[in-house]
Amino acid sequence: MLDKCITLLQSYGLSSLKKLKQVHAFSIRHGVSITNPEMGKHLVFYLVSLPPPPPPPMSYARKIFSAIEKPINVFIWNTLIRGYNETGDSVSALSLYREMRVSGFVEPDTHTYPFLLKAVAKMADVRLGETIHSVVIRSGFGSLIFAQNSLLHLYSNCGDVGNAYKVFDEMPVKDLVAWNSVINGFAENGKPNEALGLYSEMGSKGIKPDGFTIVGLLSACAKIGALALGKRVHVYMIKVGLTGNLHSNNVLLDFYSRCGRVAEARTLFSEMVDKNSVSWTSLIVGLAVNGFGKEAIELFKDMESKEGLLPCEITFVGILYACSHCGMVDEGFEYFRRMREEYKIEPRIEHFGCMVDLLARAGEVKKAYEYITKMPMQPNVVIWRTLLGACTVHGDSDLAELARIKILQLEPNHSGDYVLLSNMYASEQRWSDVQKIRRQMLEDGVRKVPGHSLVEVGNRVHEFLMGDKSHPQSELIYAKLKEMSDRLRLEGYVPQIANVYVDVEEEEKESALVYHSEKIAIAFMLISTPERSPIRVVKNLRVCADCHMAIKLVSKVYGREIVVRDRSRFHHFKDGSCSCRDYW
DNA sequence: TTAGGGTTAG
Repeated sequence: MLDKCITLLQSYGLSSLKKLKQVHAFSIRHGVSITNPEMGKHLVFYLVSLPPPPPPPMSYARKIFSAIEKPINVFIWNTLIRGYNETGDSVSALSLYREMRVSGFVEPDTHTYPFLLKAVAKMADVRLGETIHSVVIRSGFGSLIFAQNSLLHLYSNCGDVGNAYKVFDEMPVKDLVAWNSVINGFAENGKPNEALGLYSEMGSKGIKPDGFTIVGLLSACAKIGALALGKRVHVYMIKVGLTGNLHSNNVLLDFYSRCGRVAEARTLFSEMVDKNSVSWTSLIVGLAVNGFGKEAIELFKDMESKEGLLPCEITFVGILYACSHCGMVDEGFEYFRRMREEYKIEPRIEHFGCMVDLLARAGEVKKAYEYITKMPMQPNVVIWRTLLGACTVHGDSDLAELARIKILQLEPNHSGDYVLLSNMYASEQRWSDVQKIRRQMLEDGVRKVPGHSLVEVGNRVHEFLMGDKSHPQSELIYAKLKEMSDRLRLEGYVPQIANVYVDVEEEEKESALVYHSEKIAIAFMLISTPERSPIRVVKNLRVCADCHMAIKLVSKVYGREIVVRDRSRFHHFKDGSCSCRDYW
């Protein structure tokens, strides 16, 4: 009978306390007492291993709250606001604060405002934030460091770095939390260089960084592809014993993939003791965008077999992206189905975008268009642009025109679309259409977003624009460009003039191509770094077909591995070929 | 018996 009871315990295992109690009652009925050491051992083991019960719902707390005799003291108000914050219900947290003010019996205290500001920060509404800011000032709690830090965070969460910095600047005492918030605020709002600058300022003030600082720093390094700098941060993490910090490791993982260092990312992942679904998702996405679609899908299968890890919507963006870039159309549709049915994740517009890309990339532009018309939501510019891009690659000019009209309605004056379309016309030698587009661009006052490339030598990040001659070593760089062009021609390189959108003389077109920022950056790296060492370039736009071809040959002729991080993906060039297999 | 800062896509 003892064996029977233990088998029962094992099979019900960790399902619930109620089940365990049933087995206990069953054992007593059949003469197996708790005094039996074996029975006791198993029962204690399963009891202490039970998952923690979910917290009671806020509605219940609210009911009790309403029943409490008036006036309700400030601690209870604060606690309920905190409860709403912790369950992610910022709207109720804010309205509870308003209720407290209206009731008029009690004044907010030093705890109330940080709670309130946290709720407002989550809502990411600058105007509301400004209103609450003045409320805090009027209340007289403006000098409280908790309130100041909350305000700083509130502004950076709304994307208003100007005001965030103003709050920070005016703080008479800046503690580690303040530094971390302002650094992270800059890093997250498209100002990674400023974030790094503030970090060195922090160091000069003698403030020691912690795990939060690491997160802000590494995400700044990841954005500009500053590998050497990020590696120093990694070394620092080892030195001060932050390698066990899950958040820092997750960002480090993302940092390595965004610098094209997939091997390092994989090693780190395998060494991480603590992993959550963000870690798994980061590596899946990292593998996918670096062109390792098959490996990304293998990793996802691994993730599915692990207990307690649930893929989220971002994981599926990675998976669908992997399928579309590997041409795995059927698999993509299967994952899309499983995402909805098994994981109950409602697809968002990004997922539909991946599906359109999946079809369009595979050359099924007409099917992609049909898919768009059947989507349960209004297609956005990103979707139409995906279709436009695929139409130019696969030469469907009718559908391209249609996509462009849709884009114009949704977002006029976006230079990339004019460029895409004019490139397509140019490749078909339709010069009058090219001229028309170009005229329209001028009329609409649209200017091309200048392309720029970033490269890192030592601890410095160098930036090159298209046709840039401002670098101190400019002469040497242009001499190298000339040599590159000569050596590439010997290898059979023919400039692909279709990528220049103006109908000019052949020779002029060729020279315009030579000046693309990635070529200048690569020439600079060839003269600034040791032979055979790898080159990494971070670009703000998509790499053009001509540069792609040229870089493939450079990798072969100069024996260099070249990793280019594009606006949307990675190209790993080696021995004359690219990891994207010319499909991007 | 209450307070501020963290990463993955687009």
